[in-house]
Amino acid sequence: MSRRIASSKATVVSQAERDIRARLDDHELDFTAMSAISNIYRAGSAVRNHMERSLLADYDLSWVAFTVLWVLWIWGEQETGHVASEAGITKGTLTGVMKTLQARKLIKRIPHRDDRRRVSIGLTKAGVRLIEQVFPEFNTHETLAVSGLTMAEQHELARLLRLVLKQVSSATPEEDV
Amino acid sequence: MSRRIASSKATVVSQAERDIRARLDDHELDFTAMSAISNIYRAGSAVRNHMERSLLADYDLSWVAFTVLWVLWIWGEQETGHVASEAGITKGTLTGVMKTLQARKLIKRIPHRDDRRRVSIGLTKAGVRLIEQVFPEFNTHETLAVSGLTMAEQHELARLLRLVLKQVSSATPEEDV
DNA sequence: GGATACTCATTTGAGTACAAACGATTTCTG
DNA sequence: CAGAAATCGTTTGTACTCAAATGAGTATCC
Repeated sequence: MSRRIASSKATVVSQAERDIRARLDDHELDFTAMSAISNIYRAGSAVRNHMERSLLADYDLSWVAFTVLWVLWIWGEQETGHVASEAGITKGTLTGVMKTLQARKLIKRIPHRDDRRRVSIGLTKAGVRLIEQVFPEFNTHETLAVSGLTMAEQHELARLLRLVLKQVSSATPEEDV
Repeated sequence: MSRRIASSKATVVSQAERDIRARLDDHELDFTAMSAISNIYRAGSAVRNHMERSLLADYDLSWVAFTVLWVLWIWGEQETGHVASEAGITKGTLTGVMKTLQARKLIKRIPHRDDRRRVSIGLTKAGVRLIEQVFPEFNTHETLAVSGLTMAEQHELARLLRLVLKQVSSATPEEDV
């Protein structure tokens, strides 16, 4: 398991934001952007943290391990490079995660038929059983997490985040992959 | 440096979401929540990744190191436990980060006047110089990140995220701190 | 006032994560 | 077809990260 919450009782976030503003008022800063972005990061960390502690720990899965299983469940057998990219990790990190998952017999390696550099991975039957048990619970937690929002707000939130994501990833130099 | 983007050219996210939906349609799942939550996490990772690569790497600062400097800048000298909480890391992690920052003479330790268990930390002059140089740039990137949204949308995004954050953190067992 | 319980930061041990270097293959090119 | 370039997954080195154990110091309670 790993990673911790971006702290802060949410009930005091607004006060904290006001405090920050008060201290930085003489610099020329974009407080609206600051507030939106920092809340994105905080909420993202809180979600990951919550899932790890409240759900994934019960199955002895890290966030990344869960993500890899999920990717393989949705898209089936995939080459490692593609899995890494989908899971949002580097190839090097995936190698380590694969080691763990393979030791637990949740995934299996499938050598490429005629290019021996390449390796695909896929779920074993045990892997399928596990993700089919875990994911519905995961989704229940997701539902709970957005339960304070109306349906329209949930859609709006996803839409706005996609816009940010688009902007950020187009501005970030692609290193690997 | 560390951590990587939650992958995916944002331009194909919507298509990916449709693919997922197609594959899971027979399970009874809350796709709206799933979409909102996964976009929160993806956007959060993308933001962190972007800042690390496009800005913080130039100053040889990790995300967490930057966050600690920022906390000390905003709130002044603080006890370590409080700094850890604000920065969203455990006290144990902070100890390591402090070691790095102290080696670079960006922060200094301040022993508590009459309780020798406690330690406060604060910025050195070099630390203040650094954060005062970096943060305005950081904020510029934040502005860029939300440049696809209207002002009203930026406020709405922050508001919706605060609601999610509130829900999630009230549902997550507090371990440390 | 002396043992006991508590409260801090730190250390420990294992796992995650990245970039960069590496080695094994395959593909390209002359 | 042989050497160079490109493309894979893996390894390496460093940093971050957590939970749990530890150790130093303080407070409580009889």
